[in-house]
Amino acid sequence: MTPQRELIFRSFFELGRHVSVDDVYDKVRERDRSIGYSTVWRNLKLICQVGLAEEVSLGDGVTRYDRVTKVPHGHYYCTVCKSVTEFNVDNIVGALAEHARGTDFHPDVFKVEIQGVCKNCFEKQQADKAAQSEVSKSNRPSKEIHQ
Amino acid sequence: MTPQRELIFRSFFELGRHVSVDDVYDKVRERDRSIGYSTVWRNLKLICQVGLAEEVSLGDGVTRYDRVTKVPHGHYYCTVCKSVTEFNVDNIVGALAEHARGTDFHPDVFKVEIQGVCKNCFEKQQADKAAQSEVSKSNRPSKEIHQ
DNA sequence: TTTGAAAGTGAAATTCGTTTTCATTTAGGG
DNA sequence: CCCTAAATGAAAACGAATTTCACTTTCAAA
Repeated sequence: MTPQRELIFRSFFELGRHVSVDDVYDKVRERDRSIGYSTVWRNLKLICQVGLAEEVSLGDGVTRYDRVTKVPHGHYYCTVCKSVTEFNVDNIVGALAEHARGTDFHPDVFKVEIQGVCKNCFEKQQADKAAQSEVSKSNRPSKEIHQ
Repeated sequence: MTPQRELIFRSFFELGRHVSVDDVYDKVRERDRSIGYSTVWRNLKLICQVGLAEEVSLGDGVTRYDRVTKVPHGHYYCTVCKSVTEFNVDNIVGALAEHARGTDFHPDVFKVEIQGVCKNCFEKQQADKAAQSEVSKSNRPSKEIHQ
């Protein structure tokens, strides 16, 4: 157990959930500017190997690391601000496992994800939309010219 | 509508489901060696934009393109051979939508994925395991030496 | 037809996150 | 202490996705 490793582990668990390598790297660097990116990366992998975290891919190209909890959970993923929140999927996973039981596929991991827009971003969008419609009102006359 | 585009569209729809850019690129190239990778990529994006396909990320770093069907479906993903098969998720999506309704999250896309091992690979694994245990039997004596 | 603007194309380059390499340092058991 | 295996950090390599740019093609209007 090196001091770097301890700091990385500590930082990871102090941070919230679904953090990227960069997130942890930044956090770690606040306290020790000498720690390299690859060390952070390797230690996150290590945390996964020992079963304390798991990688989460939400399709935006960045791997996130999420503490393992007893409760299986799905992810709400906001496509605007990329934030991730969780929800309980006990019953759904049960249904999925049941489903798989009737096939010749041997399931291991169940993933449930809901993409959409979080409250914050939704409200921002509404505000923008209102502002936009104001703009288009004032532009309307000139619009006649184009097709 | 250029001839390249037509060939790419045609090839995509002739191929099965969950194909990567490379898959389509290879297929296209069988018929026209002059078509570039970026053209294939752009046209797959286009097919998605017009709503005929959607991107699927299964967490292995490759984006797949899947024809949009009326029936929502989940994916069985074999972590050994990377094959993808589908299953019906009508009821599950219903449950998820219901779930989301009670929150302030505005859902858009529901994704359900089951990772595991497909029938073929599972059988291969069993066979390998059997063979391996034979090997370890004959090696057993030497094992005593280590740790 | 001809033509010009907009859209499309292909090769190559770039981006970006992930992963590996390698020389050096460090932990920790003997 | 000393030695070896493990860990570290900088940099390079990697792979897939994406963009750039010079050139070509489409298509609608003349």
